[in-house]
Amino acid sequence: MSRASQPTQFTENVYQLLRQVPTGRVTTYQALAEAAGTRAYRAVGQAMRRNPDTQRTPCHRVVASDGSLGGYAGGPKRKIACLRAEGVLVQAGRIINFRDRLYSDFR
DNA sequence: CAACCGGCCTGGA
DNA sequence: CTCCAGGCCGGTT
Repeated sequence: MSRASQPTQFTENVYQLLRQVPTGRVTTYQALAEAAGTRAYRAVGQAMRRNPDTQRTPCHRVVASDGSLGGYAGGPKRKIACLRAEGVLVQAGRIINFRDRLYSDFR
């Protein structure tokens, strides 16, 4: 059993930003990265995967910049179910009304 | 230092 | 417009 590595500052920062995303909304890896002050959108994905508490950090609300689902540790099906439970509909692997659901007004 | 990522962008078919 | 392939940045391990 590998023990959970301590989250770095960057990771914590991303988590905090993600928690600002209200239910029923989604954000993108890039938006989080830029809000964190960097362009490491891939690092964001890594942080999401390493996310210790999926309930606290709604990593399922993070999608790709083009409205596609992106990845998910539990599988895409899981992600869709989570989003759907929050009122975000997904069809053909893409967020419906993505642009309207997108939240990137981080502060 | 090298490899790994839950991505993004661009170009071509 | 959609789909595929390659190249790329930045952070973590």
